[in-house]
Amino acid sequence: MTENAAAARRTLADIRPCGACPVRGLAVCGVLEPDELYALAEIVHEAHRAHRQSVIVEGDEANGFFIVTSGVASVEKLLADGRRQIVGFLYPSDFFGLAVDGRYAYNVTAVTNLAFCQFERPKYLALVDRFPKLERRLLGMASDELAASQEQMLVLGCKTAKEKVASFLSMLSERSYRLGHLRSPIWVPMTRGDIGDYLGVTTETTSRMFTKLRNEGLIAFLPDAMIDLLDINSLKKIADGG
Amino acid sequence: MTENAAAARRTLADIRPCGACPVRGLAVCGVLEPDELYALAEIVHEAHRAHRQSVIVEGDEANGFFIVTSGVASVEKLLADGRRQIVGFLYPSDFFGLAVDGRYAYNVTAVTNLAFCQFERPKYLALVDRFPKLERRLLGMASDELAASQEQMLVLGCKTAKEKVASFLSMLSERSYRLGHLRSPIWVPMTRGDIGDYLGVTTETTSRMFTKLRNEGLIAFLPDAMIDLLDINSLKKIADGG
DNA sequence: CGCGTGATTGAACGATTTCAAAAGATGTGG
DNA sequence: CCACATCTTTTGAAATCGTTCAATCACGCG
Repeated sequence: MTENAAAARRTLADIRPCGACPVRGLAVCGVLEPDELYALAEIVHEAHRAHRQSVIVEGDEANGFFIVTSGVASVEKLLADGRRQIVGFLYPSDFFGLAVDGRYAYNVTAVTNLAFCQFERPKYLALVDRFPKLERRLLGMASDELAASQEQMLVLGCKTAKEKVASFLSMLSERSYRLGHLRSPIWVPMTRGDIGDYLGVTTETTSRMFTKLRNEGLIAFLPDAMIDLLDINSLKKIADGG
Repeated sequence: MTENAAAARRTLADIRPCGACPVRGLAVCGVLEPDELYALAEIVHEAHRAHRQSVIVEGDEANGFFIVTSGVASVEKLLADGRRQIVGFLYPSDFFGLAVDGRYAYNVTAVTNLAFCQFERPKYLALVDRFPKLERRLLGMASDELAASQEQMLVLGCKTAKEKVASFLSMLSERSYRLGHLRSPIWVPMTRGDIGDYLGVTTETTSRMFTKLRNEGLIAFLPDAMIDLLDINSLKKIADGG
């Protein structure tokens, strides 16, 4: 057992870059054993984008599959006149690249400096054939993603501006916890405009609601885009409409 | 060839109830060959619900997997004070029953008289193990579902009331076409309240927008909840904001 | 026929948007 | 390291779209 563990550790260190990946356990890749991880590491490329740069453009042929390793990105859909809906924010371990009819139906843009892994679609599909548990994990993650989308529809369709912002902060808090950090403070690197486009309100309304929550003593602004959630229970109560 | 075809037809007729299922080709089941369909038919139950009856309740243990065979159902999420968001309407061939942490995160309610197939989860999972292509198809359908959810977020977050109703009608038109019917007229059996809860507006606003579209000569109301789309291109133009 | 449910229409109200301006951050180059 | 330019946030006041409240209408069914 001790010997095996030591062997596994030595092996992992040899598998570059996946063996040392900080989000491996949380991402799709987490289902693979060290001896299977080699196959994945062989077909992966690492890539980076600076603040505001584009990763995926709507309508592009879908020949990649991606996993965020550091930073935050936004997934957005646009109307012809420029109106924008952000349908999700991607954090480390989140995947993107699902396509409909072979094309992407959304843009992905770096919110902060961003690092991610990229798999070429044909090679990735070959790997999925070889390791069926990859496909099962992918279905599980798509299913979770679908549940999150439905929750966000509830936010967009039913909630007031204040409830929307409280929901947003609660959601980021839970996500922070799932990624192994504290529930507070949380890192909120996106602009008021980004948050507004996610919640279906304007920049100004978002700002006003943040101010209101601060004046009520529920949150405090810290340096480096961190926000302290001073009363998470009250925030969740507001988010749930009562 | 003629002999084989005849044999296949005889075989299908023997597989009850799946062999004669009107939506088999469109649903998950469509990936199975006739000789594989036996295994599915063995574990399926048919069930029915009347108008307004409940099929799934949020929080219930998820021990079923379902496919609509006739009628329409709504998938809805509720807030404590009764506010309701309909996150989707289910038509024949649509599946439902995906769960998070073993529990359903939504209610499913019959909008019209409803018929559906039900699979017990353990038996269904065993079948997925036996036929991996079932899992691949399921991932494809979940992926499509996710894309539809994101499209709906764009509707909820960005569009005006009139654009929302035009989007709704265009969507039903395309769905009608995909199910093998005409793009117009379409069957709209849900109430104004249901449609409003789907689009994030009130009953009254929904009604007003229908009236406006009728006065503009874009739609006409027919008997039996049918709506004639008199100018689909204009409707889509309005839906897309221009 | 009379009741109940859903649809429609009108009028007043209000939450959020829009428009505008100022204050605060951030980064660049001299 | 400061001064300038740019971007973001905040705050105020007016306008608006959709809601709310209320009344009437239409349809199906016992």
